[in-house]
This record gives sequence, C-alpha cells and structure tokens, in this order.
Amino acid sequence: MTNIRDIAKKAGVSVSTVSRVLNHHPYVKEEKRRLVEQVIHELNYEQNINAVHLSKGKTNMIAVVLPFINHPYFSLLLEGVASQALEKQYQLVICQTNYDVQKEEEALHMLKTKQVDGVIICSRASSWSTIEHYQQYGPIAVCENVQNRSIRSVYVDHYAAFKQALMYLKEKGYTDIGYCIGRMTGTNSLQRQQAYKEYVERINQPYHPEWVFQGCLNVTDGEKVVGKLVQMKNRPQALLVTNDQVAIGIKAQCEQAGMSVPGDLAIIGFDNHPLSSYLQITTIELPLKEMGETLFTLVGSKDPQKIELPFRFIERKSV
Amino acid sequence: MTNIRDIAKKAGVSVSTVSRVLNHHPYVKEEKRRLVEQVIHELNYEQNINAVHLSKGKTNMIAVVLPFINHPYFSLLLEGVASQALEKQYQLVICQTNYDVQKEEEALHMLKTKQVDGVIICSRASSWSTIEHYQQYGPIAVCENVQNRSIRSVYVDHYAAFKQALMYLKEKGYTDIGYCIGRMTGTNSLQRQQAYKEYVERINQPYHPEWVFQGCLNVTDGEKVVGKLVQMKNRPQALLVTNDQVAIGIKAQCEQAGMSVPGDLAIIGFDNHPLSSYLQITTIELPLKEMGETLFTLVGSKDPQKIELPFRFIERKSV
DNA sequence: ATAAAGTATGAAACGCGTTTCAGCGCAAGA
DNA sequence: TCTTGCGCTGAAACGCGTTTCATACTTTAT
Repeated sequence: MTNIRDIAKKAGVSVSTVSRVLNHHPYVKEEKRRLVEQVIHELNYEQNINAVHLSKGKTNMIAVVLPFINHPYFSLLLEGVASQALEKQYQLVICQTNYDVQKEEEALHMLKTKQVDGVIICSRASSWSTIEHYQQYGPIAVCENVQNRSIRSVYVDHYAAFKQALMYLKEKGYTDIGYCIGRMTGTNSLQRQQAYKEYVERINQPYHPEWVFQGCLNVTDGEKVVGKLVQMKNRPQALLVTNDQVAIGIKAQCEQAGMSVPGDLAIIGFDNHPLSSYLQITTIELPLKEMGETLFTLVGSKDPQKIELPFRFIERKSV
Repeated sequence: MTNIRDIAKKAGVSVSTVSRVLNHHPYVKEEKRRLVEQVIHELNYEQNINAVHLSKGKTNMIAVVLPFINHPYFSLLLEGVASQALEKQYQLVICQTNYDVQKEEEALHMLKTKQVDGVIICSRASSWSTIEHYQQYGPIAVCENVQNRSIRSVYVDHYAAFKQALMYLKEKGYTDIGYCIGRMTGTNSLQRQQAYKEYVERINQPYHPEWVFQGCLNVTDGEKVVGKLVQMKNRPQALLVTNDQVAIGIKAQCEQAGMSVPGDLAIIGFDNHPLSSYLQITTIELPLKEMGETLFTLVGSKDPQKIELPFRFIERKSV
C-alpha cells in the first residue's frame, strides 16, 4: 500500500505538504498542489482512514443503538437519523441490543474507545447512571423525556397523547378501556401507564390488570391480544394500542374471530404508519422521521438540549 | 487519556507485555498479568480502538449498503446480517444509497480506505465492473444471482418463483395477468420480467405494457396501481406484486374502490411479511433473514461462493 | 551433564496521517 | 530603510497499539 510518505518522496515535497493538499488547506502553491494531486492519482493513493481517525481523534461515526431493526418504529427513526448523517458526512454504526443491558453498554463503550464520536439511543434498558457516566467520553442523545437530567433528548409527550386518546374514547361513550404496551419499563411506557391510571381513577372504575397487555410490539402480538380478549367474560370496549402494527394485528384478528372494529372493539393506534391509513385505523401520529433527524442534530450539538416534538391525533374509523 | 505506555511504566513492564495482556496472549507470567490488569483498572485505561485498527489493518466492521432502511424487505435482510454480526463480534456500518451510484461507490470506497473489512450490497445500482474493481480491496457480497461472475452471492431464483406464480394463476383460470415491480433494472427484476415475457408468449397473448407497473415498493404505491387500474378499459384479472407491502396497499385500495380481491383482481405478493398472513394474501416467501445471515457468512469466507436459497409458495385467499 | 525446546520479556520498528513550530522569502506599511 | 506580517514549507513530534526479533531464563529430553 502506498502511503503519504511515498507520495511526498515522489513529488519531492514534505509529508506536511501532501497532508495539506489532502485536507484542502490553504497555503499550498497551486503548482505543488497540482503536482501532488497528480502523483496521488498516479500511485492510486488513498488515505488509510484509520490513521486519520487516530490522528484526528475522531471518526465521523455515530453509534445508533436500538432494540430491533426490523420494526417500522425503529426503522423510520433510523431513516431519520440516516438522512441527517448522510448530509453531514457521518457514518452510522448500528447496534442491535434486544434490550440487553450489556449490549447497550458495549455500544456506549465505543465512545470510550473512540470508535464513535457520539451515541444515539433509540430505546434503552440500561440505567440513567450508566448513560450519565459515559457522557464524559462523548455526546449521547436519547429519545424520551429525560426530565431534569442533563442529557440530550428528543421526545413526544406520551402522557398527553395517551390522555387525549382516553378523553376521545370517553367522549365517544367508551368507558371500559384497556391498553397494549411494549414493555412496562421505559419512560414512554411509564408515561402512558400514568395517564391510564389517572383515567381509571377519575372515572372511579376499578383497575383491570387483565386489560393491560404487555409485550405488544408486532402484528403477531396483536393476534395474541385478541386471543386473550375472546376468553374474557368482562371485556374492554376499547384499546389504546402500542403502535399501528399491533393495532393492525388486532383488527385483522378481530375480523377472523367475528368481532367487528369498532363495533365490538374500538382501537387507537400510534405512529401513523402508512398502513393504518389504509386500514382506517384511528391513530396518534408520532413524528418519527423528524425525531431521528433531531437526534442526529442533538448529538452533534454543543450543549445538552431537550426538544419536545408534537404528536397529532388522526381520526379515522376504528373508534 | 492514559495510553499503553503509561500502563507499562506504572506496572514496571514493557509495552509489549501490556499488549500481550490486553490480547490474552500466552507467555505472560500470571503474576505480571495480574499486576498489569490491576494498573489498567486503576488508571481506567481503555485501548484506543483506532490505533488498534491502524495497527492490525482491520476494523471488524462490515459496510451494509441498501437503498432504503425503512422498508420491511431491507430491514429484515439487515436484521439477518446483524444477527450474525452480533455473534461474530462485528460492527455494521449502514450506507443508505437511494440507488444513487455515487453513494454506492462511496461505500465501496470504504474498503479501499480500510474503514471496513467487507461490504454487503443488498441491492445495487452500480455496475458489475465497479464492484469487481473494488474486490481487490476486500470481500464483497451481493444479494442476487451473479451468474458466472466471481462475486460472493446469495440469491433466490426469482425467475422460477415468478414462473410458478404465473402457472398457479393460469391453473386457477386467470390468463390476463400483469405485474408490479420496484424498478426495471436489477437482476431480480429482470428475472421476473423474463419469466413474464415467456409466459405471455407461451399463451399467445399480446404484451400489455400498461399491465406492468413500475416503481412499486411501498403500500402507497399499491394505491397508485389501483388508481390506474380503475381507469383501464381492459384490465388484468390478476397481478403478481413486487412485495407484500404493495399487495396490501392494492388490496386495501381495492376495497375502497369497491373491487373485490380475488373476485375482481387476484393478487400474489412476495416476501411473506407477517401482515400478508393476516390479510390472507397469497404470497411467495423469501428467506430474507436467512439471506442476511448468509450474506454475512459469505463476506467473511475465503472464496467467492454462490448460494441459492429456496422460495416457498404460500397459498392463501387473494387468488 | 548438556543440548534442545519452550517460556518470558523488552527494545525497536511499524502502521500512517496530522499538527505544531520554526524559518525563509517577499510585500506592504512606517 | 526597517519592521511587520502574510504566504509557503519542511522537520519532527504526536496519536497509540501490535508485532518482530533478540535475548535470557527454565525445563525437558538425551
């Protein structure tokens, strides 16, 4: 492999000059610049990017940690991040964690070893203290409300969104409402849970733990929900559903089971996935792509800002 | 930042010994090993991975180039790649190209600059000669039938799959068949096209160019297809559809337009996305996850193997 | 007891680009 | 005419871990 010193020698200049040409520094005579460029071309030279990274102490790479790749929520988020990365000439290293704390830590660790300049966490299992600890090695941005913590973040007010959906259902005459959620931990889930609990209290209803369906992430999880529903004597009349995938699963399975939506079960999804529009599912749109873009911007910003983005209620025909 | 020399000094050994400890080489006395490990711990030392990369001449990173991230086909493929990468301790750098030849070349370029040890191309726009040229810098694997070219590849016989679907439709009594496709170039698309042309010839039908719908990738593209269909005087009775997303879009839009599936239009999708099962769409399953896994294995293998994986016809109720 | 083989360890070279610092030449301002 | 100061260059140091080679000390085999 030919290196910068070979170029310097052949062009009869110093390595500094070659480096300047490579980095488009001023203060190189046009004549020498041309000469160096020609030699570079002749020898088919290319910088060893690892040496550049070592030298500069940065890599123009950002790690993106997410639990799963093959999920519309995360892939749209990722697409948002990627679009900004592309524009700003950054590379993305993806770290699928399956919510494994150790995997997440490995990703954060890349900051310490200088493999990446920053980390974007789309959804996390690890503790705040872990994340705060790693911040000394580089910027970290998350996708949830961090409250008063000094961590870069973009988020949607899931509490307000859930509340609005619950009020909407109530106005439509539904009182027996349940909900589906991905996992019980996680800031966003807890916010939703909080809104739900307050709702139940407010209408003086007993809390039905069996109306809360955990582990709902994909279409297939929607099926399971309907499976449980049909076995219940006392069913909810409406469900707030984790995301549109699960909502679609529920709707499709209801049809199979001879239940009508919204007649026998009203549902409200989240995300506003294109499919929800086709299947006429009422949903709450989250600006996922924009969130991804903002995440990237944040991780590149100097101070740890917090940005809230708005959700949007979209009325269709599943309620 | 503390480096390996600081450790060596404080532990009273040479850098070589520290390096040996770091890399779990044999030939380090247990006593010194412990000592070094302790100093490493005390000084909170961590290798600068960029120096390691420079030194070793490899990075344990693989670039994955794909046109879009936010598409089930590619995200499942990517998930397959990621699962293997995780297992083999490799990192993935994703490069979204939007089928821009220049973006693809930038990704390949990372091989030359030693940023990655290999490149996986999920779908390409650039020419074979470009790819073959970059092979001198490292292994490249693609996801299509490369015929007699010496390039690592995993693929499904799209010609056979299309042919089988066409025969199935014919047996079911459909003769007026059209198809949807993502783009007209690309090996897989060309194979499908080939199968279709042969079919049309075989049944002595005229070729209806308006029955071929290009640019179909997402649910929304399915809508457009139905939009065009309803305007036609002479419509096809059945469509082979790029993938299940488009098929779902078509099915949903047909319902809106008062057309029944399969009554007014039979459809066969591809991929076997979980949703197609719920919506009872007949489809041809492609082993996407396995393809992703195989891609990863291939890019790590010594010689440029070619592996064909089987598709699977799944009969449901859209025909 | 002695050669052969294995275990341990350090010095130095290597991978390679960036950046700082010193210095020279020439032009503009005093 | 003398001083600044900008334009341009190169030597050398720097970022940092890995690996080769030489060396010295132990064991094991003969």
